[in-house]
Amino acid sequence: MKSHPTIKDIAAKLNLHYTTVSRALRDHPDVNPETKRLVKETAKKMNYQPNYLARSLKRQKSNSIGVLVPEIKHHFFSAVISGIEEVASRAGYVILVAQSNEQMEREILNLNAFISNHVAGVLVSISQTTKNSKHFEEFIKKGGNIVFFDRVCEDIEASKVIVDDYNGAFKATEYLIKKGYRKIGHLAGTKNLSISLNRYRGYVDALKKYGLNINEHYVYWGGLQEQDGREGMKRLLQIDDPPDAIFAVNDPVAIGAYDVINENGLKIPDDIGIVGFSNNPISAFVSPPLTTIHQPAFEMGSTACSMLIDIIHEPEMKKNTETKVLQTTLIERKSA
Amino acid sequence: MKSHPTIKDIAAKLNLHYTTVSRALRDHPDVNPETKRLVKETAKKMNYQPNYLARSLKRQKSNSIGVLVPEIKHHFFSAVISGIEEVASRAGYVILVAQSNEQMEREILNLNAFISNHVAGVLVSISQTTKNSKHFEEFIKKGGNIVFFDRVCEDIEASKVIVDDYNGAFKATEYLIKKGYRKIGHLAGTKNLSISLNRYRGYVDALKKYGLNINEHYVYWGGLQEQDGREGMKRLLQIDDPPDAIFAVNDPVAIGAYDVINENGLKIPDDIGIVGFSNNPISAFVSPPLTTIHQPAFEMGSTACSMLIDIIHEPEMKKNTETKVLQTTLIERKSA
DNA sequence: CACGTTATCGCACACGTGTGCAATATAATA
DNA sequence: TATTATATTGCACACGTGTGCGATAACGTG
Repeated sequence: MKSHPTIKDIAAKLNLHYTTVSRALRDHPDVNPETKRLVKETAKKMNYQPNYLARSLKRQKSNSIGVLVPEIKHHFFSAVISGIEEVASRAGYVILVAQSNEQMEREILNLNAFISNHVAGVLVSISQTTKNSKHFEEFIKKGGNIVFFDRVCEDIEASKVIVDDYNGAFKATEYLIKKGYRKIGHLAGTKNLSISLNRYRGYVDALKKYGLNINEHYVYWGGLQEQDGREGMKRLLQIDDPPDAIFAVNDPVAIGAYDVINENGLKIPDDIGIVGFSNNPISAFVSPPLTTIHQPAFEMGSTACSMLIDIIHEPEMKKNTETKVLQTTLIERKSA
Repeated sequence: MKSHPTIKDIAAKLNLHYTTVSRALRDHPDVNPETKRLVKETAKKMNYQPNYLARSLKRQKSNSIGVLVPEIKHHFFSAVISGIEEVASRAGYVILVAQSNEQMEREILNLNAFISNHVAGVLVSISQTTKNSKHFEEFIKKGGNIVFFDRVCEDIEASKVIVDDYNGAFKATEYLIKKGYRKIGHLAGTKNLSISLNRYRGYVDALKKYGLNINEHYVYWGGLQEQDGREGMKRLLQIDDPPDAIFAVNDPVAIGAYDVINENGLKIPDDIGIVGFSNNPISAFVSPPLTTIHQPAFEMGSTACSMLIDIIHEPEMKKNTETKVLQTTLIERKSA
């Protein structure tokens, strides 16, 4: 007994040509209903599973979607992947997952692996060290389907799903202002990521709206890790007339700042107010609980995936690239 | 210009037969070194990427590994997946990720999807509702390669990677005893999961060793979610002479218990001591920080994956199934 | 009864790659 | 020079599935 029965095995058992079996299984009109019934019955009896490799090769398109993220274990990304898997599996797709570990080099390697596996499309959130987007442009030029999410390539024309970083940052900063803080600093990310820039802009514009002056010394450009928050907070506390509130580019950075603030004997929110971004599960459990901007991770994954599937099914849609912007919500807790 | 150049395109450009190109690219000894050089050069120039679908079809084995977990977004599992991806990609494999959402039915569907995609092997952590293991037995009988991790099938002969749940639970309970607690309760998982049973046994044996009597009313069999911890804690507080300490089957359950303890005006660790399991990142940030048992998630993923790859490369190894047990460590914090 | 129509099925070839063996060319040996 | 060994390449077929078209038989119509 072979491990995987094929349509030929079914055909042999029924004294049919295997093309007839192929057609019967896909309900082709040119097959006798009775034959169909028979074929399907014995297929089930033999526990037949179609070989997607062969099918994809023949049809020139596969049932797999490549997902490329910086790091799988970050809660935000794993939640996004969860949303992607949900939609993909419901539509009969399977997902390939790879991580770049924030290295552009591995991003390229993984993208090539996806290409070799002839994925039907790709969902990407770019790494922090990705300085140029040649590999993605190449991919698109060759007819690849792609949707970026969260960390997107600004200079590429492709469909994207992002959260309204600008607005979220604006709300966060505005919230601090309304709470009475006046000297508001910002722990920013890296300048090559659009999310960092947009959050920075939202921060600046909120200050402007309320007539507060923008002080570039209050802005620390670091990264997205806890360590960056620690480093940045140290710097901001060292300057004369340090800020009395912080808007952090994300929750890990905010939590890094917590440490430094505590070490310096300052109290949150009395001495320093702080607002994060992303609503990491941890943020609800730090003390005091962190006020933050919630971004719908699962929803981002599911919408990105259904956008991609639409593109796969209707390739003309690629001409009208679309950028979906998901709204954030402010989660008010006790840190400001 | 076609989107994906094939070996035939290369062959045409060089006036060679495509089989020669095929051999040249894989350094077959029967090809003139000069021809090889030429072929490789133009392959690179044309940006050739081998078609893994065709290659897998022909070679009758693919370069993909299926990963099946209950829920991707749980920190433990995403950390495991991260470890798997690391090892897999280094070995030239790509991973397919699917989640069962704790439903046996979806576990079967996903397994079949993996089979149809002809994965080289499968890494599985079973769902809470998986009552029988027919689908896995079938898979193995047909020659499928499989390694279970964390939540394993006890009654199946296959390679497995687990943490020493028994010993971890023993250490946790012993720790509570040494801290002076005497009435130690247990918020357990579900009885069909081996991890729940082994942790329960460790708990019981620690009590025995120190001559404490086992009180079945102190054990609540619920589940692995925060909600189960809440429910269980409520029950345990309602009985006469309630426990003065809790060993929780995992951290989410422990955190659920935190809520109920706080609501009842009790203080951790003075009124009730508590120890969790898994060292979820949140556990360091709850107040008071949760003492817990660390299980090496990333390492579990990487060892499971390399075991699977060994089996794929050396199919005879399947006869000697192996169970690797990873050790846990107690992370002492402030909850007991 | 001759013809066209329709239902049903088989054949040849294709997708991109890999393998065994035959074919050819070249070099080495007697 | 004739013969054999060796190096290099091409051909046929295969992996499992899908598609266009032709073949056959059954049917209906005038």
